[in-house]
Amino acid sequence: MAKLTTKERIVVEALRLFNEQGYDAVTTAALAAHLGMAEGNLWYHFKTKRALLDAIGARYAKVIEARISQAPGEDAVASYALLLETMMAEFRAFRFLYRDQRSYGQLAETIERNARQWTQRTIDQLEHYLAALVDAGLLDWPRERLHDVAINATIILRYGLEHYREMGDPVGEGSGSVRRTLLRHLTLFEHRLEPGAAERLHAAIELIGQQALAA
Amino acid sequence: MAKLTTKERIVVEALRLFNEQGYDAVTTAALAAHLGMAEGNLWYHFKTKRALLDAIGARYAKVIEARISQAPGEDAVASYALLLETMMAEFRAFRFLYRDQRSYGQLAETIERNARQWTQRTIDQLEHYLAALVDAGLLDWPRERLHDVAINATIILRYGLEHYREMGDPVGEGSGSVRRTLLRHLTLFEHRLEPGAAERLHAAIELIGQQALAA
DNA sequence: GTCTATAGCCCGATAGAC
DNA sequence: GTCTATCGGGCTATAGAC
Repeated sequence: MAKLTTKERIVVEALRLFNEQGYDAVTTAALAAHLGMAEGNLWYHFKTKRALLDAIGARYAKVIEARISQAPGEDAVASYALLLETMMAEFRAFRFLYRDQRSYGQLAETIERNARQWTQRTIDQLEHYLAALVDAGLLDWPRERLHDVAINATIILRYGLEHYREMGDPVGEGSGSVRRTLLRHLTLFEHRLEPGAAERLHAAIELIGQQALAA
Repeated sequence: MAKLTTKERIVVEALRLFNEQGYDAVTTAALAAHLGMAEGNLWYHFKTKRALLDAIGARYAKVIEARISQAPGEDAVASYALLLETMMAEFRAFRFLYRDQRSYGQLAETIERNARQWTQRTIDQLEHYLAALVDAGLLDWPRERLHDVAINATIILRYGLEHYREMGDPVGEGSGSVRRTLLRHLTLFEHRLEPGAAERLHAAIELIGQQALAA
């Protein structure tokens, strides 16, 4: 782990706490306590709580843009697995942004401005990756219904974690909600997947699930 | 509309505001102002904000139990359409309970205790209704994959409203997010639905969507 | 049952010493 | 850059008059 500036440490810890406890629930006092610094020092680095939110928003924009610009490579299955891993890591790392939108309201300009196009491009990207599976002869699916699967998969991937948390699978350590969410989205088209490809995707999901547990 | 006691009026208005603005964002002062009464009067009827939450939770439990105990009737299509209508009304009427769980945390005992079994029974119910369509020869779907569709449909029905709100479709007046969510869940199995049944479901969805707009 | 007045708390944020 | 001390304000909740 590289050394972080105090400013970066604040952003990282704030993101962690927001994800864990919710944006409202994390007071600046609690944040300062967790960082082992005085509250006043927080205000030196970020003049408002909103400025902190903006910094997280900027981080998120960078991460999501990097992911969205990716295209499937030669190995359609490996590409798809990598996309899944990247998306889940992203959804987890910035969970509170999706979850607590009501709380921070219109405070996060970057996010509010871009949320729609990000989701749309995520759907298009997923469709693109699924099309690669079809083109490789690994997925037997009519082109005209590929877009629908991509939308449904996006919804399940994004909200699966919430669903499984509610179902009594705490998202923290010891949880298998990432794995369960990935398996869930697979049920959308698994029955028309070439057996070898299905097996590889299952193996990849187990790996991603374990990584998520370790993190 | 029947006459409501003050206590009931408070619950109804609180539910409305919580759904609209979020649990945290609605202060007791704002709630009192909306009701045209003094804040102190609120505390006469509900000693804490949590007691108000419990009252809403009790209402929710009643509504959800009534829905879950329903079984499909003779007309499998009409039964399914009615279930969709009931579920969407319920999800909309108690939106904040799903959405703001972080905010009210473990305050709502009833809900926390029952959330898991409610979701499970909702999935089972949906599967039961889908099975009725299969039994009537209107849906061509293998039994062993019916459970998966039921789970996926439940996730989409529940989180679809959030998804479409984020996509720029405000859930308030003028919105078609209920209609869009219902159509979305239909893409899971529509291609194997008998054409006449598909047509009837589409017609029903348009009707439900319009009701939601009017409400 | 409903009102007014206010207590007590914790929040985000500021000022200024070091 | 980091600290201490403190402010104004909004929150839930209480007390007591009517």
